[in-house]
Amino acid sequence: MSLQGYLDSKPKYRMTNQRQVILEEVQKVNTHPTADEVYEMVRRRLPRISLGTVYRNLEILSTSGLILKIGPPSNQMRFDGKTDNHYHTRCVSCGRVEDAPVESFDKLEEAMQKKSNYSILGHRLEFLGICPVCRGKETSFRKNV
Amino acid sequence: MSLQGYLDSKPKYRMTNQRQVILEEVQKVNTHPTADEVYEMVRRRLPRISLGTVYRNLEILSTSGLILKIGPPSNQMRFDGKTDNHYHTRCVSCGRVEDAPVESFDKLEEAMQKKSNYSILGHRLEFLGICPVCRGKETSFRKNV
DNA sequence: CTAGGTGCAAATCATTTGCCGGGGC
DNA sequence: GCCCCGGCAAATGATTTGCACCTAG
Repeated sequence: MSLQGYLDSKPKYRMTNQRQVILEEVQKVNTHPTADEVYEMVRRRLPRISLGTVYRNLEILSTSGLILKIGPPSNQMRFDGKTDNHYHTRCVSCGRVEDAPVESFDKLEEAMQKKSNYSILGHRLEFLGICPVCRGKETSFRKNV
Repeated sequence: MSLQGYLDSKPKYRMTNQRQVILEEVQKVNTHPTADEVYEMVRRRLPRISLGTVYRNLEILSTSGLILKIGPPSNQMRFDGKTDNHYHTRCVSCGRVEDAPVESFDKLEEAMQKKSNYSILGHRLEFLGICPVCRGKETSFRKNV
């Protein structure tokens, strides 16, 4: 099962005009805009649109799989007492974060350094999934995601 | 240069009592607590501590490299019109997010599925670095991180 | 004495939600 | 008619900040 397949339980949205414009604007740029930036872009075409609408539609578009949400699956910061390089699993149901049982490969950074014009300082890898606890009870689904 | 090495420009912090307690509590658990949860844990030992202090010290501890901040390097959501599996670079200076010039390997998920008791649905990989634009002007450093 | 620290409350910032009139099917 | 929609403003939730006092060096 895919993440998207798992995520959209109630897909019943109409493609309205503002939705369409928001989608187009997000697809038009490659700057990975914030909600606010999308709002600004869309406003040039639909001056009366509200920020709330933009948020609502970005949410709908991303759970519909038409666009991607980058960054925090949950918007609450978490802290880790272990500072060595390691990866995490994050449960899309309850938001739980655990250490992933794999070694980190620093090869990634070397490889990336060659291909990119960034000065690479680090990388972070996170697996999304359903934790054992949540697998049983589908109820709490999407509580913290 | 390491990420930490790059990040801490002004390291002049004393290890105070509340700082120490916060550090110990975060290191004690492996639950990757939120700031609020840390607050609750610390409060059992220092009933008069304030949430503001916890936030301040978590920030200091993490920029000092004593603990790790997991999740959003910036706490603003970003959106991407491309929905195929791909990775990102994020500039620790200006917060800019771009597509990383590497293929995604789904091997990762298979491997992880075997080692973990999660139902793996996806993964996200992000490289942290300094973008070409920011490399020159050190001024704007840490604006959006 | 001075700089960093702290508690507290107020402020800020991103995001979400309730209400309500409007349009599609 | 029913339901989704969008504008608007108010609410929420996480995090930050200003202020006043305090304490270590």
